[in-house]
Amino acid sequence: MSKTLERRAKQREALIEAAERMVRTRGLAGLKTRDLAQEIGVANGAVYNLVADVDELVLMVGSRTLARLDADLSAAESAGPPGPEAALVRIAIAYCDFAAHNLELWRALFEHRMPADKPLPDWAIADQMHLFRHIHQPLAALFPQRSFDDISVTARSLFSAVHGMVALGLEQKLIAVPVAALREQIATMVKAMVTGLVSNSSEPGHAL
Amino acid sequence: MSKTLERRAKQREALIEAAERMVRTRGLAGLKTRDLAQEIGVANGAVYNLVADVDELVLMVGSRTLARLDADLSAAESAGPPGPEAALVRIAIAYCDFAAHNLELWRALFEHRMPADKPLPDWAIADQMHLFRHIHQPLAALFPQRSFDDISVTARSLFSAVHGMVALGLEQKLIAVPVAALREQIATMVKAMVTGLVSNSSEPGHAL
DNA sequence: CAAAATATTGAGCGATGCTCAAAATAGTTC
DNA sequence: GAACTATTTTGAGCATCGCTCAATATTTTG
Repeated sequence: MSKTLERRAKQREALIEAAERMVRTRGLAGLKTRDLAQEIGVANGAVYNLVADVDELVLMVGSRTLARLDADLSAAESAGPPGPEAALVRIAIAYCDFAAHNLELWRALFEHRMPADKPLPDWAIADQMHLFRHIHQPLAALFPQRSFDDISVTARSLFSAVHGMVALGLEQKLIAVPVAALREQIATMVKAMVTGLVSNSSEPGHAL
Repeated sequence: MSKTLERRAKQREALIEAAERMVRTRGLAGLKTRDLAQEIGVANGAVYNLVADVDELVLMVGSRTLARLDADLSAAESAGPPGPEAALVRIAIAYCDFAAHNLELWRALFEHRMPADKPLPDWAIADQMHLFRHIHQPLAALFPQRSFDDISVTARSLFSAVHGMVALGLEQKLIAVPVAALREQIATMVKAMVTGLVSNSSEPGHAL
């Protein structure tokens, strides 16, 4: 009983790593089960002994990508002068850099769509949610009077806005902004959003 | 010679409309050439007499979608109190509403990817660029001293940020924000960005 | 109304994700 | 360790996809 399980665990790991390499080099659309099987030295059908289907495999690759992204964001959080605004700018730029350096893996996170009848498993959702804490923390420092849920909403908005800039900025080579320019624009916009949010929340009509 | 061309023109139109309906109801992934052929009463292979390939067809559907979006944004631009900030907020919310009401067609604009060796045709790029004028105009009113290209960069950033909020906001039903809440968040963030951009550009270190 | 030119057809090709009876391997019992 | 059972791996095969192209049907021409 141990021999089989051991081999399967190794094959499973090899499969995920092969899938990660394949997405990295050929994009999500270049991920083919037959190539994966050959790469890890196994029959075509054996892929489905290791994984339920390609969706699950993509989700596993995505989970690894999110973990590496999380590490980068954590590093950015504390690497630099203190203060919530500077931290938010660093985090946003770290997100941009991660996307640029892991383009296809990062794209796969958003290109992949589950079939309508098969919802995202809970652990995949949790993986995503976990990232928001990086933004939540500095925002809480900026707006100590706001509720947790209120800050969560703003965190989501801020992340989405930066994500949009990165996504469209790296989209097509023809219109694409050079990464250096994109970083500057992101810094400008994050600062603007923070400034604007602070000044709006201290205007008349808002509680102190 | 006229009989053939006439029929082909009608078939072409029918094909594009059938494709649009199919994307709207089943999403981009649900667009199948065999179903299209049956829908317009034509042989499977005949689709390729009317259109080079599916990519071209998707681009044509996209062009129509962009045209309708353009109309909505134009309407939003002038429908309301004057002033560049209010106009920008209206435009952003109109973008959100369009995406919500044309979800699959709007998604198709961004989900679709050309094969690496076949770049976007020029007319498709022009279609996209044309939309930025809606944002460019109010921004130019807000920053009369800035250059055209400078404003173009900010317009792109602003659009990307709002796009990100809409894209992630409408993403998954589980985490999805109700559209009404999304509209409010977008309004808040656009106001914040405008406020922040204005106050940043009038800070020391910037030319007057 | 033939003959030539052109347009339409649909069987078929190569890929793809996934399945499942059969073959190979591991585990168990004496 | 041989015989038998249980499990695992295999790869041919299925359904589906975008797309092609010889064969057929249609239109235009002389």
